[in-house]
Amino acid sequence: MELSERKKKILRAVVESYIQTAEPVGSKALAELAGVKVSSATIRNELAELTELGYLEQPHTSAGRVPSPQGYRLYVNELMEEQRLSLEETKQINEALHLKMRELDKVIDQAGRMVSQLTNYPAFALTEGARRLTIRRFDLILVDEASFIAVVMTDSSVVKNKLFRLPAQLSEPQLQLLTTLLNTAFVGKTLDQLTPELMRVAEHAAGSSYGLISLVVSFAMEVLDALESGAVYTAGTSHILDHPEYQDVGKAQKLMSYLTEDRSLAQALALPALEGDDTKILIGPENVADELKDTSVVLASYDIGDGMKGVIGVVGPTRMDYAKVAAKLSYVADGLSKLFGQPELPPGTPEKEE
Amino acid sequence: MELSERKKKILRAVVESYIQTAEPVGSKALAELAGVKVSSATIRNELAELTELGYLEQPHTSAGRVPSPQGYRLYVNELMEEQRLSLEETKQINEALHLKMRELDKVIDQAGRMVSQLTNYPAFALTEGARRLTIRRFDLILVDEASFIAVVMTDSSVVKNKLFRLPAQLSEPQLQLLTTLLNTAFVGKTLDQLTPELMRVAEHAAGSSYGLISLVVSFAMEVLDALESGAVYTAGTSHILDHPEYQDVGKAQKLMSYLTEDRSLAQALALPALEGDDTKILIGPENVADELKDTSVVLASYDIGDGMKGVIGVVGPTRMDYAKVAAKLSYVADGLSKLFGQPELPPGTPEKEE
DNA sequence: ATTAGCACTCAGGAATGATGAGTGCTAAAC
DNA sequence: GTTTAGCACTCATCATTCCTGAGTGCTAAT
Repeated sequence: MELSERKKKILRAVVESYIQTAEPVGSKALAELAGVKVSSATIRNELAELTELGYLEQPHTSAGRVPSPQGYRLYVNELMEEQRLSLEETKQINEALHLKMRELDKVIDQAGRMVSQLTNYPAFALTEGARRLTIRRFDLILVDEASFIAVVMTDSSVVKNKLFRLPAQLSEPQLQLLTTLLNTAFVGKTLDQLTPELMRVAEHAAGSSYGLISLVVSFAMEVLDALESGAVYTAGTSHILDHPEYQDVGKAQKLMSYLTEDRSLAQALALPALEGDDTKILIGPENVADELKDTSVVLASYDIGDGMKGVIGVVGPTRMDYAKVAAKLSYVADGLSKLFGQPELPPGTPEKEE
Repeated sequence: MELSERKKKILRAVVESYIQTAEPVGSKALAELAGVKVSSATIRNELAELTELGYLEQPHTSAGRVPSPQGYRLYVNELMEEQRLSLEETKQINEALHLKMRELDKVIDQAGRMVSQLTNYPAFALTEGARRLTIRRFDLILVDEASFIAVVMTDSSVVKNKLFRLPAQLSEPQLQLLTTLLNTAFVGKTLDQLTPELMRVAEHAAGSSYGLISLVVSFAMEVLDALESGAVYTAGTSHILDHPEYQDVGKAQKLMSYLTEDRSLAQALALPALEGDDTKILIGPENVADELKDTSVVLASYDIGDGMKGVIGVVGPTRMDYAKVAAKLSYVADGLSKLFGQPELPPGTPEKEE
């Protein structure tokens, strides 16, 4: 059954007032708030029906009304107006995104922090490494006679490095040899193709080199593994305490440790976002994770390139400013997609003067 | 005036009981707890004197006693027994330290998390980049015809990389040229020696290369700057809520946002640790920062090599298990120092089998 | 269909009182 | 002189009670 126009107006007023004040909304207040010229008594009748229909709830008999998850859902789907970001806000976001160094994981992490700061809710960001990755290239750089740095680049253009210190001398030509060896034997292999046998063979070809091949390849494997299993970053968990629904320390603590510690689950929660649309809103019980049954999650996905995706999201009480959060989040997600997809240069212009 | 042996015993018992239970300690309980065979009345007299002397405090007339900051100080300086870590604990720490990839900042961050988890207090870790750094070497790696990765290594052997995408084609020889150019012109220069003029000159020598020199050098400058100004990592802030002194959400929130947001101050607080000994304990009002006036901080410093130091620390209520925390913290700090100072290999043995 | 009016409900805060842990002091005991 | 038993006193904490006011649902009039 479709709700009457008036009921919608009232529902919307309830949601928006409650989002702002966190106080149950009464009929009298609504008579003024909602753009409806009727008395509080009429509103009461309407409220009673909306409650009947499951869109509103009453904390106790003599209190005002509060939106139910179903009410929020309707609000989000039909009643909510798309929020436009102010020019200043977009500017701020853009700057923050471009300022940061472009190391994949740093950017993601930073984006999470930014979103949290922007919305005043805890935020998380993660990359889903759905794909099977391979190493595209090895480089070994001599640091001094007893140490070198291995730089590996994956076919997703992520670069990682590690410093190795040796108990013995090493020369530039030796390192060259190792490099070519690594590049011929291990490039283009997926994680499970990097077998111990393969390593033994290469080790043999390298001759007396202290098992360096294995060391570097192990490092490469760690890198692949880390990337394929993705990463989760959370930021701004302390914002939980900003909201009156978490004045109860016990509750706050539960949610907080779920967000900071339970990384595997934090990941699981974001899966819904990877299928389907850009932004997704999960309200209270719509969440799979028990710990989130009375919180809402707003998610936006972004492209990393190479068909890989990531998710950035915000967690908060069901009484969340969905319009604002969704707008900001999807703006940031878009920004991320662009950042990963576009060329660096406005050429010729030095980026920064300092 | 030196305290009598009995007073010391009593003070110690008060501190340790209060650390455990967070409840004011009464004379009766102490009569049993402290290894002193006197009645509660005698204890009461002693307590009164200890209070007089400023080592204890009384929350209100009919409550037991609680250690004052001065009391904790005495406890830490004279009464506390050095805690030995169990074999299991040391093993756990060692493993965790060695497991992680050896990228400087990752290790530090991880160490912070570890400490927090180990102690159940929020922890932070930071590196102090006191020194003026220079770039030791540039490498440019071609990714595809329109992008390359710049790898810069500082003289402190930190390696950072960044992907550059170009609006135009680029060839391997061009890149080679750029690389040598970069390495001859900019290696060994400190941040303020990397002047715009220098960049212009090099740019000119490079010919038509879209201002690539500037781009890469700007990146290098960012890296130097970031390293010199150090970095702060905080972890486990949610542990604040574990402790009854922060049942008051307002308090918890203040401390938490101080720890997570106020990075400059978090850095300032750690300066004391860089001078002097290995471990340092700051109790309540001994802290400079206002926000920490009723918390304690335990700090340990570690060597990164090249004369550079870092600090790792733990924040908690003054009622903190100083003995345990100090032991764990300094063990981790030592581990870090070793990690940075020692060669990688037990050679020949592949580290991991997976 | 709307509204005024009224009785009713119930959370939240203030006021009150009982409880008990713990103290300080005094006077006796060692 | 030190220790201890005893006792009056203090004060946070908790439970109880009472009051107030916001907000409701229902009825009857418009």
